[in-house]
Amino acid sequence: MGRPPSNGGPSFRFMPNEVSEMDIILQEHQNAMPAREVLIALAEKFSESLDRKGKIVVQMKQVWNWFQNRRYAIRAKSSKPPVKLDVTPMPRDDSAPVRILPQPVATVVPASVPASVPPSIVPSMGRMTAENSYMEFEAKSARDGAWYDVASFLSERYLDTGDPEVLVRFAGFGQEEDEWLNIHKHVRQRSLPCEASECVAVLPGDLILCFQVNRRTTTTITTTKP
DNA sequence: CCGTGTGAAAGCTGAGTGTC
DNA sequence: GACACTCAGCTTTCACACGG
Repeated sequence: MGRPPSNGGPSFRFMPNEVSEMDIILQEHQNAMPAREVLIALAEKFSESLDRKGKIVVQMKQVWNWFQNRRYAIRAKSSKPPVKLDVTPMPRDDSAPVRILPQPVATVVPASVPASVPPSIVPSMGRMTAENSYMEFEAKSARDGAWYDVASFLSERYLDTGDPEVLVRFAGFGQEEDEWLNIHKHVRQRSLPCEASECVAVLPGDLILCFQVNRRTTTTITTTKP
């Protein structure tokens, strides 16, 4: 929670969708401060949203503050490179016998991808599948066993065992952190968090990840595979 | 053993300020 | 106006104590 206004008013916080929208704008501006008109438009738009209309008026100054803080945070973060856990470096599989397929980077399409990975993998963050739905991926780093968002798939190769691998660029990391990863085991479609209001969209057969709050209030979501 | 309540510490994030 | 902090309050996390 941010610092509340000194006038004693209720504390203010941007909604997740507002944050993501401003994030996108910030990226479009190459991390530069958007024009004043853009800030005003955003403030007006946020003020007119269903969640805020009639309750909270978002000031242009507040939007401006957000951009200022975000830009500073990003810069501060990038000044000291992101540290992936590297306590016990796993042996990298670079030495594994492989045969590199001469595939152009822009059209990397692993021939035998698991069901978790859509048929078309292109080296950009957002990928449109055949159904024109927006796909994002995450990959499990061999170095620390953690899942990270995938920024792009740079290349593809096949081990002698026939297992397909892709060269992954992790989101927020640079070339030095790229890893060759087994598509079947270490790449999956990114899990998307759901709002409570989106529960009605869950259908029988959908794969979901849930947790049990406690013994009494058990989440009773059934997943029956078709 | 398990559930619950409490408090401290850390983290997050909006706002304020000084400098250029 | 942009930058580089700093401030301040809320949220989250964790440890611990207590009672059933």
